[in-house]
Amino acid sequence: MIVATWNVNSLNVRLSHVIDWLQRCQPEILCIQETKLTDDKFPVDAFAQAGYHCEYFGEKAYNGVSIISKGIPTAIQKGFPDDAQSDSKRFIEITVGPISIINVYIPNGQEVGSEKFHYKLAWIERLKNYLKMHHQPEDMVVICGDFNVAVEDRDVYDPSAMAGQILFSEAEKSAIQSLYDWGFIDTFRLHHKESGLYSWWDYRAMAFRRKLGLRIDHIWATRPLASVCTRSWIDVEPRKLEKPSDHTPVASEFKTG
DNA sequence: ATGGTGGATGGTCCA
Repeated sequence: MIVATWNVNSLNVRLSHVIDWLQRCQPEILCIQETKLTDDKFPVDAFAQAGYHCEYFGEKAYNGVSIISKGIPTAIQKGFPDDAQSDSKRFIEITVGPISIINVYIPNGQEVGSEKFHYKLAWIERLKNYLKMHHQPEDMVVICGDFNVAVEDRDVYDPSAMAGQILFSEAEKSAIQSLYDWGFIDTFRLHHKESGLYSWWDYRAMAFRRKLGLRIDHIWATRPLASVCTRSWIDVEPRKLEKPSDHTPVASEFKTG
């Protein structure tokens, strides 16, 4: 079972990239962030023709998450149970067989100390509380998405320049570590120890060409799943296409009976 | 130097 995550920065613009990538990689699950589509506009037919089922939770212009799957989910959760109508669309979870797949688009935070920054920290805390309420670390849970946090020095191109900056501040790393300590394992780092492996590059200042990236898109699994994770990789090819997303797909494979 | 580019939108907001 291959599970993948990709922030597409508008599914409208990136649909052909996504369909091409699905046909090439054939994952069981693709978690998408920043669809930027209301639910009535979701391109269900294009995915059906490629052999995939869709669950989606979107809004106009911003945010929006979706899980594309080969199997039909037996349970679906859109947003946190205590979400207000006004909350942005950043959380979706499906159950397929014995496995729960959680897809998150963690808020960016904009600037350290800003109102959006505090919203980000509070959102991560709500996510941790959701996990405590609805799951056990002994269960088969995979959480993936755009976490908007780079965790370690080896996940950023210049740790000293990034110190204290948005996506790499101590408060963000501490919040995300607390989520990790609930019971997750970073499946990518099971298989790759080196620095210089990134999932996102700023559109500006030719960051991709200059290899100035961050690893902020993650696939974490609880131990029962992490123990059967046979490989994990970042597919940098879609970032080289015309009109790419600023993120590229990350994938992990699990050998589950 | 608060840049630089890209998406949604229709003057800015967000990343």
